[in-house]
Amino acid sequence: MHAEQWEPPAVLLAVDLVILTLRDARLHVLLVERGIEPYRGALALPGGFLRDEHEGIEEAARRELSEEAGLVDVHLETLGVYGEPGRDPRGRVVSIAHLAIAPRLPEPVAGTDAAGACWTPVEDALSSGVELAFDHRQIMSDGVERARTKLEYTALATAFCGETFTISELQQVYEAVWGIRLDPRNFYRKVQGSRGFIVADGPMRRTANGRPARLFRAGPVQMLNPPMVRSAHVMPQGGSAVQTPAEGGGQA
Amino acid sequence: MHAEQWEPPAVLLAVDLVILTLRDARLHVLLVERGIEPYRGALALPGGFLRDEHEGIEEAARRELSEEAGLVDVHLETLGVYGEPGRDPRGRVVSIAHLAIAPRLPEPVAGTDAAGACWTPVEDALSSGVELAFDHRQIMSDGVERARTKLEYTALATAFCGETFTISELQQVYEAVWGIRLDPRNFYRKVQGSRGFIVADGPMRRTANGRPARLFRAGPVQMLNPPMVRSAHVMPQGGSAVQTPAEGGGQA
DNA sequence: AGAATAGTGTCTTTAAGACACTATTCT
DNA sequence: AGAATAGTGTCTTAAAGACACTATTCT
Repeated sequence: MHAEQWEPPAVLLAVDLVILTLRDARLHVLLVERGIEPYRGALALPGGFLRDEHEGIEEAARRELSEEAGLVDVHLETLGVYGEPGRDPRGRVVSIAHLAIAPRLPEPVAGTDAAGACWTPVEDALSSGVELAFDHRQIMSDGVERARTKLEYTALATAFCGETFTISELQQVYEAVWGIRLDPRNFYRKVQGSRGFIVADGPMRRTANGRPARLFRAGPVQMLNPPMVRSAHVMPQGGSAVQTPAEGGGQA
Repeated sequence: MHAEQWEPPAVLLAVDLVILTLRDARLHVLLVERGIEPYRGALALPGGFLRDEHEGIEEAARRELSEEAGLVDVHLETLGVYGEPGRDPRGRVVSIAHLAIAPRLPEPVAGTDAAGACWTPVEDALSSGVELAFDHRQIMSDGVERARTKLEYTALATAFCGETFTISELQQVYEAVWGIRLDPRNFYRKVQGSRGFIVADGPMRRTANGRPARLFRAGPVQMLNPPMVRSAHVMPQGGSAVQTPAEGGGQA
């Protein structure tokens, strides 16, 4: 389609990661402090350039996931392409953004490559007070929005949980990511009725006091039909994303 | 995050286009015959390399859309990234695939750049009989799936129609893309009840005989809530994706 | 006993699915 | 008149939303 003489331009390819997890019933994202220019000292999403010509894109994303966050075997999907000319002062850099979902893990990031990596509440990270490198605020915002949407019609919520989990833990995922309160009774009915979403795994107690909860694990089904609904079915008084950890159960 | 000496590898960036439209009540995709190696003579999606370092990615996609299909002002969105090493024998080429939706247009492609461009029924294009260049079968398949899914929860269907359209034309979009038959009465109720999806625009006659239909245009709403449902609400006898062109309107 | 969390049941409302029926044009 | 397409109405069923209530553990 083009004449012989002309040579197509080359670009640098990077991967960036929006890594989400739940901590203290709030949605957190992993941020690193940049050690080099440009944006030295600013916060940024973990990421980097392709190592060499032969490295696959998802391969590079998994490498960064492991190097910068010590995470393996977590949910990972392509989020989008960010390649506006001028987004990186070093030249034409096109970033393939990825969304990763990690289960709760007690230790922050312990002993990994990027020294300054830290879990930050998404709410804080998106507030205007924080300076983020490049177009990483936009990428992060798109990643969070993707997670919110996919929670509705896929089984993605289980990626936030460990191997096994209780129904109220699963509910906390929805509440934290969507930033709303749900009715635990309707949530039980809904989630139990969605066959293949979660499967029983034996009883166990948790959280000090109260009746022990049954344990479940992720079922075979990836697409939820009918989906979980984000509109409506909010709690009467509810609304604010933030809540004290203590009031999870909802006594009248 | 990396030492001084090391230089990140460069890649070639391409855009490819899955352009969908409706013709004779069937979903079609635009394919071009490749005039150069590799895959000379095979069918491929329209697309090409970035023109220069300063061209934006969407800008390049719109340029190809105009050059290769003569289309302007149509719906365009990023579909995904296809960058496996080895997908292109010429070297490391990363393609940003896009999905475009064009309204019905009588003329095939008339007087544009790519001589061999032709609208092909998606069903035929995806059948194993056709040889497609690179990973374009996968890209096309992903594009069609994206369109099917977005028809459910967004107002994308109106992008297949002209400025104004009748409700049964809109129904034909859903039927062609989903490959199922819908009950026109329930479709009316559903689509009319979804406020902001479509707005009235004055009456007019069409299709030779029968009662004239009211005209509508796309409304302000982009996200449908509640969504159109693809499961269920199929016609009793319906089912098969294929239908003779003659029965598109419903000749009993 | 009382606090705390887990889990079930039931009623109301909304919207989907399956029809029958009327309305307006054409030949 | 009859064929053809447009549009409305009504009944049934499924699932969401709003509760009351029981169950099992802890201190």
